[in-house]
Amino acid sequence: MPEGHSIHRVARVHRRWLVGRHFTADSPQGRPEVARVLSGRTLMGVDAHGKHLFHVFEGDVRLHIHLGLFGRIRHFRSQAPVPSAACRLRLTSAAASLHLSGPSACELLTPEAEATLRARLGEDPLRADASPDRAYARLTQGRMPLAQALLDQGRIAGVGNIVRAEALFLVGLPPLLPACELDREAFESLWAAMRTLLEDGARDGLIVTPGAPPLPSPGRKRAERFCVYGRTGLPCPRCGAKVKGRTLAARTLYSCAACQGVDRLRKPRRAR
DNA sequence: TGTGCATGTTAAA
DNA sequence: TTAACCTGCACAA
Repeated sequence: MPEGHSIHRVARVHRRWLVGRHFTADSPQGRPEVARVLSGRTLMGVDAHGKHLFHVFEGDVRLHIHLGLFGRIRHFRSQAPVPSAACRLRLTSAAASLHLSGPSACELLTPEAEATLRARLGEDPLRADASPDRAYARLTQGRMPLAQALLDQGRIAGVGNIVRAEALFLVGLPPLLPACELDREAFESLWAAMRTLLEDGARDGLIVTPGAPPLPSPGRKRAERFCVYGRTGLPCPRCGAKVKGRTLAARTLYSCAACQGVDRLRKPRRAR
């Protein structure tokens, strides 16, 4: 679920189906105090910023959710199933309900705490108020590899491992380029690629990269929706060279060395 | 049935 | 830089 497109999709669905409803809340696993406060309140609005979700209930009670790596959030318009044992928060109304499990954050925030949190987040390509100027300024600070800077949520918010790999591939940028060496023109292409991937993903519910290899079989596995992500050792759909997967700052980075230029900052120590 | 891995973040060393 | 945490899935056996 958890790159920015999924979060914005959830926000849109909740705006349409859950806002304006009066909920009772419970927490089969773990957050009785959150449920107690939310119970009996009407949902007034939902906002998404990067990978963070903010639900505003009457009385300016604000719920912050971050799905982390494993979180799931589901909604039901008719009868909901029995919540799983791991269900952290359940919101129930007459006509719709929500089940949340496995989130890394499910907490109530004061408006001040929410503002502090949001101030730490960078520009979100899916938000109408996103400023490419600010995004460029933040992204290109320092000599950190571009691929690593893209995952820094304080620079650009909502981009995850899939979008960074696919966007860098689509634009043909070397992932290890020092961030400060990214010129404005290349940034514009990269920003547009990320925004398109995220917007299409939010609309369709999943990311499918344009140019991804056609499905060999009807079952669509993840690696078949992408050009390089999760495709270590498979042929690059553009040039046929083998896609490379390696670890950068504890995350797997996928790229095609032939299509994405020379990796200029390769560390001398581990040659693989 | 069991194992490893994953779209993420944080705290500790 | 590393481990830890949370859950579900693909794949091996």
